[in-house]
Formats: sequence, C-alpha cells, structure tokens
Amino acid sequence: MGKAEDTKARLERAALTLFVARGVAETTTKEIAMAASVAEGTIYRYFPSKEQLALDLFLHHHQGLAEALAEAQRPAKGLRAKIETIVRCYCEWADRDWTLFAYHLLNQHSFLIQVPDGAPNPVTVVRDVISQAMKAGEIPRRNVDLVAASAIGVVMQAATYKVYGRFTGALSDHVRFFADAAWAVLAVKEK
Amino acid sequence: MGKAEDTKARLERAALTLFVARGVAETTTKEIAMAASVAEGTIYRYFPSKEQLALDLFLHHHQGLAEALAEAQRPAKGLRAKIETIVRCYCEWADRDWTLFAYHLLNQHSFLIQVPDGAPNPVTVVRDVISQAMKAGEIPRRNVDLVAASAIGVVMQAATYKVYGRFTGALSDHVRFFADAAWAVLAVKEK
DNA sequence: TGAAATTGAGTGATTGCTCACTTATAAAAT
DNA sequence: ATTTTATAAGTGAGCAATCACTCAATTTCA
Repeated sequence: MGKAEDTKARLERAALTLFVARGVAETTTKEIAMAASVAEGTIYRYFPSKEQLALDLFLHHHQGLAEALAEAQRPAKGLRAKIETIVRCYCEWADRDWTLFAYHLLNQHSFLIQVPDGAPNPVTVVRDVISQAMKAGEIPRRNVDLVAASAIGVVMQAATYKVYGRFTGALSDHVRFFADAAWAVLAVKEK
Repeated sequence: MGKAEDTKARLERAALTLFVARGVAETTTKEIAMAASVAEGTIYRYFPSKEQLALDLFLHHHQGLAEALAEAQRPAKGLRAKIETIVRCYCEWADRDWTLFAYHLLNQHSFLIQVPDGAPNPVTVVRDVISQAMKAGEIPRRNVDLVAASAIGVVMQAATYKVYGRFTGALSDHVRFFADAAWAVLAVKEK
C-alpha cells in the first residue's frame, strides 16, 4: 500500500470509529485528524468535506453490500434457497467489518435519500426476489413493499439490537433462524 | 389551555416537525423559535437546553407507548391474542401522531441509552410477553432477545419504510398481517 | 401595579475549512 | 555519485461563520 493510500485508509477508519461512537454531527474534524495521527488539513487532501467523507463511507458499503447480495442469490433456485443465501451473505458481511456495518445501519436515515437512482441497492435486490416469487406463485400475492419490509426487519432489527449490545455473538450464528423466520413471514396465509 | 402551556406546546410541535425533517443536530434554536412564532429566548423559559427538549420529546413518547402497550396486552389471554393487541396498539399509536412517531423511530439510536433504568420501555413489554410464552410452552425456547428483536422488526421495519415513503396508507391497515407474521416468527420450529 | 411572559441584540465558544509554508520522495541533469 | 528540480504529502495557525444560550428591557394581563 502506498503512503497516500495508507493515510486515506487511516482517515476513513478513524472517522468510521468516531462516527459510530459519537455520531457524525458530534464528531469534529480535529478529532478525526487526531485519531488518524495526521493534521486537520490532511483530511482535505483526500476528501472535499466532512459530509462527503461520511457519505463516501456509507455509499461504499451500501453498494458493495447490494452487489454481494445480488451475486449471492443468483445461482440459488427457489425463494427458500434465495432467502437463505441472502441472509447468510448479509450476516457474513456484517460480521466481517462490524464497525462499518454498524455505521451503515445507524445512519441509513440520513444517507438513504442521497443514494443515486439506479445505483445498486440491497433493498431492491430483496424486493425483486420477493416480487418474482409472488409472480411464480411461491408465496401469496401481497403489497411487495410491505412484506419485503417485514421480512427484512426480521434480520435488521436483530442486527440493530446487537449494535445496542442487547445480545452478543456473531450474527452468522443465527442464519438458519433468520431464514426460517423471514420465510415464515413471506408465507403467511391469506385469510 | 393557558397561554404558557400553549407556547410550550407550540414549541414542542415546531421542534418535532423540524427534528424529523432535518435532524436534531441540523436544526437550530432560531429555526425552532421562528416556526413556533416566538423569540429564541422563549425556548429557554420552558426548556433548559435544546438537547433536553429533544430528549423530553423522545422520553415522553417512549414511556407513553410503553405504558399503553403494557396496558393493552394485560387482559389478552395467550400469546397469539397478546401479540395482536400489542401490534394494534402500536399501529394506532403511530397513526395518531405520525410526526411524533417518526421522530421516535428515527432517533432511537441517540436517545435509547439515556432511558433511565427501570423506566417503562416498549421493548421490555414485548420481551416479557415472549419470555412468559416460552415458559408456558406456547412457543419454542430460544434466545429471547433474538426472537423478540426479529418479531419487533416485522412491524418496526415496515413502519420505517413508511417513514421513508416507500409505501402509503395507515399502519393500522396491516395489523392482521403484522400479527400473523410476528406470530409466525415466534413459532418457527426448531430443527 | 406587580408578577409572569416575551423579546432579540449580544456573547463566548466552537467548528469546518483554507492556505502559505515545510518536509519527504522521486526524477532529471550534471 | 551528487546536485538540482519537480511533485506529492503533510502541517497547523487562523478565519469566517454559526450556534446555543444570556439578560436587561419591554410587553401582557390579572
């Protein structure tokens, strides 16, 4: 790794850690610089602004996750199998870099509106898979956005509570349960 | 309503609306005052600080919701019935004051750690109900915090996507689905 | 008339960002 | 090899702007 890339990586990691611990608005550029062992001015060699740094971190993870999910579910046949691969991919992604994952989870509200139209999006991947399954008659036809939200919530809320420290251990340990639960949500009988 | 109470209520509503639209840190005291049609100094007659105003708004809703949920589920017999009353109560609470609800939903991460120990807590209510049902053998024994998170996620993630504008209509319209789905999550068979 | 409520200019502290300058690294010239 | 030149990387004091909060003066109202 070149010197410059190393500095940039250190800045990103320092910012990430502070953003998760204290929030984006509450973190100062001076703190980021100190944590990365550089001068404040150095931040601006690599990022045009603090806001852009925060957005870059978010989008990088957001699109990377979306592509990984799309890739993971493609070979799987049938909704049940697709759910499991998606859940597994998501959990492994989370466990691999928990700080980055927590940052993404805690700051969706601020950044989601800034995701470019047509850019890879984890939610779209899931939505499309569910939509396909409805067309194929694998699950009851319902409001796709509603059931997608509920199915996603099964995993995301658990991840959120892990961020809060309400339970411990790797997310991946519960892939089977998440997949079963998400499936159960999608398969709820109409009455 | 007395004049003072009216001013306080106007300030709270103005702050709430701005906090949801732009975020707490991004909203200035000047803006709040303007939106409430009072001078900036007036804020400090009713609240010791902007932070305390934001926290008050959160805690008021948080504890009110917790008490309503606890009250609602008490008379219901059996987990299935309890789930439905809890879900219905939650959705009605959300539909009744959507701005307040959205504020609570979007700012959990910042304020949840500041909830006093032992204070009424919506999550605790749900957790206890599930814990009871496990003891009674109504559902499989599992990590309570994990399954509680997933069950709660079924409703909360849908609510979140409604905040994002991904779908429309009242949350209450989907009580039956949410209850069925949450039940399905809790009842997932062990293998 | 006196207490309560409201005002808004003023204050001190903070913050993101700039920029003139230094240091490190590499390339070119002698 | 050594010096010169060029470029990239890093620095940190300082600036302009913002913001939460104060308080002496004013208005409201019982």
